[in-house]
Amino acid sequence: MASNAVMEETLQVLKDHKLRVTPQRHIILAYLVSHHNHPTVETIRDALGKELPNIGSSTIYNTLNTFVDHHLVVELQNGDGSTHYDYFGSPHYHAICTNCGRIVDVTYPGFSDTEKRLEEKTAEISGYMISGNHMEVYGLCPECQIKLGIKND
Amino acid sequence: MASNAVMEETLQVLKDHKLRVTPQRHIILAYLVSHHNHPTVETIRDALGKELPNIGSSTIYNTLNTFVDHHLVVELQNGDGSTHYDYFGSPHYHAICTNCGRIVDVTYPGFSDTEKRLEEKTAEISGYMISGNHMEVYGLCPECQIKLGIKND
DNA sequence: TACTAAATGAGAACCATTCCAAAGTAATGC
DNA sequence: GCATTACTTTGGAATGGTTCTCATTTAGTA
Repeated sequence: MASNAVMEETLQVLKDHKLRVTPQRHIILAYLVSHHNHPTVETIRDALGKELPNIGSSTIYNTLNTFVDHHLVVELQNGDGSTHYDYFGSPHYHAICTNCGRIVDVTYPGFSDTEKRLEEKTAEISGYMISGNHMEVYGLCPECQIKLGIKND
Repeated sequence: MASNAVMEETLQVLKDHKLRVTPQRHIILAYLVSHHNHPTVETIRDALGKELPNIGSSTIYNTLNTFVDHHLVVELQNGDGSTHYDYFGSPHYHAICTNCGRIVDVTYPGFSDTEKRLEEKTAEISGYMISGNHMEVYGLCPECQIKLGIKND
C-alpha cells in the first residue's frame, strides 16, 4: 500500500489533469508513483490483488492508456512481448538489457539540455510541432555481462 | 525493382554479415535500402508482389527479425498497432506524428556526438555494456498541424 | 554432384490488447 | 442530501499482429 503522502500527491495529480477520481485510477497511479519497476499490466494486476481483487484487465489497460494520453506515464517495450509502463514524474530515459529485458532509469546533469536541443533541432528540420520524445539505450546489464562471461574492463 | 547498384550493395551487406543469401532476403533488403517509407510487413508483401508472389508472412517476419538482430534494420512503433521497419544505413532518428503516425528520418551535424555522449553517460551510470540506442521525437507533422487548424508561429 | 544445415511457406496457434454491452459510480447542480 | 448524467468499470468475446510447427526446398561446401 502506498504511503499517505503518495495518496495525496496522486489525488492531486488526477485532479490537476481533470481526470475523474476512481479508486482504480488512484490506486494504480499510486502504485506507479511508488514503484519504479516498469510493470506490465499483469504485474500491476498481481501487485494490487489485495486492494483491487476484482479489477479487470480492461480497466488496467484503459487506465494506463489514459495516463499515457495525459503524459503521466510512458510505454516501454523490452522485447518480452508485452508493454511496460513507467511513471514519468521527472525527466529520465531508459537503459534496456538486450539479454534479460531489465529496464533501469537513467539521467544525468545536462540530460535535459540534450533533450531540449534534440527537440529544437527536430522542430527546425522536420517542421513537426514537438510534444515529447523517447530515448532508449540498449546493452547488457552488469548481471548479464557476468552471466554470459563477458568482461568489460 | 531495385537498381543494379543496390542489388550489388545489398548482396555485399548480406555476405559481410555472413547471412545465407536467399532471393527473399536479398530482395527484401534491397527494398528497404531503396525505400525509406518505414514499411510494415504487409506493405513489404504488397510491394514485392511481382518479385516474390508466393512469399509467406513468416518469411518476411523471419527475415526482418534477422536483420534487426544484425542491426541492419530498426523496428518502429507509430501507434497503428503494427511494427514498422527502417534500414539503418546511416545514423539518424525518427520524428513520429502523434496524429497520423507519419514517420520521418532526421539527423543533423553533431547528432552523432549527442548519441555518443548519451551512450557514454549511460555506460558510466548504469554499468551497462552499450550496444545501441533509439531516439524518437513526437509531435504533429506539418500536414496535421494544418488539418487540425493549429498554427505554429 | 552429394551432403548438411539453414531457410521457406502455409496454416495453426498464441496472446496481448481492444471492443462491447450492461451495470456501477463520480461529479454536478438543485 | 438527492437525482441526474456522463463517464468508468467489468468480464467475456473478438481482433489481429506475430510466432510456431513442420514438411519441403535450397544455399553453401567439400
